[in-house]
Amino acid sequence: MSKNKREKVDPRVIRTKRMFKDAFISLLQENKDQNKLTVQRLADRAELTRATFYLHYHDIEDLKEQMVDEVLEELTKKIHPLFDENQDIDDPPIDSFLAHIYEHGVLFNVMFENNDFRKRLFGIITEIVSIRRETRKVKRHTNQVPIEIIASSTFGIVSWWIENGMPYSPRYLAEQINLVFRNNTNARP
Amino acid sequence: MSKNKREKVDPRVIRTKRMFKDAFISLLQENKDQNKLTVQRLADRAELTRATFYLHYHDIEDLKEQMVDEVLEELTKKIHPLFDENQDIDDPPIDSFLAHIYEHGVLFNVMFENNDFRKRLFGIITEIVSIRRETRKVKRHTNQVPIEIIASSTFGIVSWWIENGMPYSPRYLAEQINLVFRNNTNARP
DNA sequence: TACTTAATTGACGTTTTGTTAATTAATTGA
DNA sequence: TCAATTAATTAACAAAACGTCAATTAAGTA
Repeated sequence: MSKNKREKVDPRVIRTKRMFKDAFISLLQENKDQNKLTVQRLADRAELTRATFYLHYHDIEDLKEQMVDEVLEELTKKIHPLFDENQDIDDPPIDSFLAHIYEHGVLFNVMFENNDFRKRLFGIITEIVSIRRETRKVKRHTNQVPIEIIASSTFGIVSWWIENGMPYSPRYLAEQINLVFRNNTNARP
Repeated sequence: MSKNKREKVDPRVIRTKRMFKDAFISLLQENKDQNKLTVQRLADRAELTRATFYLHYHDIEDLKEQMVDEVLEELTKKIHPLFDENQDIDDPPIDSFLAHIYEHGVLFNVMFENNDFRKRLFGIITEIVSIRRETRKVKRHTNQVPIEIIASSTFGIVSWWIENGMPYSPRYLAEQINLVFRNNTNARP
C-alpha cells in the first residue's frame, strides 16, 4: 500500500509537487471562492507550466485528493498511537488532535472547504469520541445519547473553531468540549 | 427591498425558473459531485435551452444564490414569529425549525453542500440558541459555555442529521439536543 | 562525462462559457 | 378576438479552460 521508501523520488518531483500544493494554499487563502481556481492560475502561482501540472495530477480534484490524504495521514499518524495505551489522562487524543490542527492552522482552514476533507475529519473525531467512551468508565448521561450525536456535536464545535481562525487555544477548546458533555472531571474538587 | 407583489410576474418566467431549480435539485441528487454541473446539462434536464438559462441567471453560482435565498427566507418566515411571544413551551423555535427542514428533506440535503447555505443556517441556529438562552431563565451550566460553543455544537448535530438522510424524527432530535445541553426539563418529574 | 528523467515550449482539438440577432410562441389587455 | 408585448428558441460567435502531445531544454544520477 504505502510507498517503498527505498525507491527514492527525484528531488525535482518533490519540489514541483510542493510548489503546486503551496500555490493551491496560497490561492485559496486570498480567494476562498472568488476568481475561480484554474490550472493556469495554479501554474502561474507555482511558477511552473500548465503541462507540468498535468504531469503530476489528472486535474484539480486529483490535487485536492492527494492533499487531503497527506494532511489527514499526518494527523492520524500522530494521534493513533494514543489510542493504544490511553490510560494516561495527561495526553488524551482530543488534545493532541486539536493541538496538531492548531499548529497547522492555515492549512486546515483552507482545506476545510473541501467536502471529503470534512467528512474524513468527522470520521477521526468519531473514533476519538468512541475511544473516550470506552476507556473512561463514565456510565453517566452521555451514554444515553447516541454516539453520532456526541460525535457530530463535537465536530460542529471543532468546525466552527477551524473556520473562524481558531480563536481559542486547543486546551481551552478541549475544556469547553468536556464542559458541554459534562465530562469535565478535572473541574471538580 | 422585497418585490412588489402588485407587479405580476409572467407565468412563463415562474415556470422556467421553477424548471431550472427542479433540474438543479434533480441533477445534484443523482450526482452530488460526479458529472460536473454545466449549464447545458441543466438546460437538458429542465427541457429548456441554454440561452433561456442566461435570460434568468448570470451563471450557476447565481442560480445557487437565488435558491439559497428562497429556501432560507421561507424557513425564517416560519420561525421568526415564534421569537416574539415565545413563552409557549409547546412550540419552541427549534422544533419548528427541525420540522420545517424535515418536511423539505431532499431540498435541504441537496442544498447543504453549498457553503453559503451552511453558513446562513448556522446563523439561524445561533439566533434560536440565543433566544432560548434569554427566555428560559436557566442560569445553569450552559451559561458558563460561550454561545458559539452551544450554537456550533447544535449546528454540528443538525448538519449530521441533514447529511445522513434525517434518520431521527424532528421531535426526537430536539430531545437529544436538549439532553446534550441538559435543558431537558420535560424529562424531570 | 554519458545516461536518464523531469520540465518547458508551442501547438492542437474539444468543451464550456457568455452573448447576440433573428425568429417563433405564449400571455395579456383593449 | 386581435394586436401588442414579452418570453423562449435557434444558430452562431469569440473567448476561456481543458487535456494531450511531440520536440526540446534542463537537471539529477551513476
